[in-house]
Amino acid sequence: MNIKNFKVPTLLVISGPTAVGKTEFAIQLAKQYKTVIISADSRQFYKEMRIGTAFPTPEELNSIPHFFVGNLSIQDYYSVSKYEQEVLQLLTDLFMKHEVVVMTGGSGLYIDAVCKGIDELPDPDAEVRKLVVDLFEKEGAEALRNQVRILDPEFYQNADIANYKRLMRALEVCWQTGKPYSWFLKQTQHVRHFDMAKYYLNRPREILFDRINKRVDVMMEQGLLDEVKTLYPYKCLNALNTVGYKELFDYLDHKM
RNA sequence: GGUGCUGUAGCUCAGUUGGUAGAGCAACGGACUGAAAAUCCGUGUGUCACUGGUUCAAUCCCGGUCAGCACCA
Repeated sequence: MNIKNFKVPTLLVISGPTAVGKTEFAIQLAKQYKTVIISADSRQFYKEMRIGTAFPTPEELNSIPHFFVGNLSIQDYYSVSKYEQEVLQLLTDLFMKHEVVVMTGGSGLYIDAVCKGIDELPDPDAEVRKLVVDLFEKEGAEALRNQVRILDPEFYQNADIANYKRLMRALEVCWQTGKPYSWFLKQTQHVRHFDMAKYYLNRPREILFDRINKRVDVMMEQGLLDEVKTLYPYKCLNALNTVGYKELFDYLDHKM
């Protein structure tokens, strides 16, 4: 790939489906530009989840500096917003040394947060979140709907009211701030002091599926089942609500 | 070789006391601003193994064939 005539500085964003070859391609690019990689993969953040998230290999990690890979523990709280802030902060430093920085990963919401920004919302309060979860677990989605209908009729009108996670989030913000969730959603354009170039990698589905199947075989050979067994006590954590892990938890529970 | 069980969607299986069939998962399409590899919504996929018979009508009942499994020889 030969990319010229970038304004400087530029964030090169590589996205695409699972197993398309983002990591490999990003490393090539980073070498070409003698720069570093920021991962935008919401599961490779967790240092305990290596095999099942197709972590970059030690050789890959040694060949190019990576950020946001294995930087968190599965027990840590994390969010898109934190990611946005931390990446922007990091980029101001990186762009002092590099004209180009590569960002790659499959978590679209996280990429959008960095590129487009997200609206100002308060960070969730653990106690309020617990109240919302309790309400849902004890009284179900109908209770969430009733609350949201009263506290944020505008959101209720347009939202997917069958999606309990979105309802919980809306209610959480309403309770925490005393204002309707929709009041915060301003879709403001955020200014970024760098240029961006986005590339979406893709392959024919057949090939993609074949690559995914082979990758899963390799993961199993590398000891995915052992990794999952080690993480079994933590299977209720959000980080482990992840494809590849869920299924093996079910297998260990004799459900699959 | 004998006996029994099984054969229905890509997979695992329901079901029809005879009126050409449905769940979960997968697939495909879409939504989603601090839990996003999450969560939610939509779409139906089919020689009901094959072949004769009974019947107005067979995926269902009866016979045969084939395949798989189990047990007995």
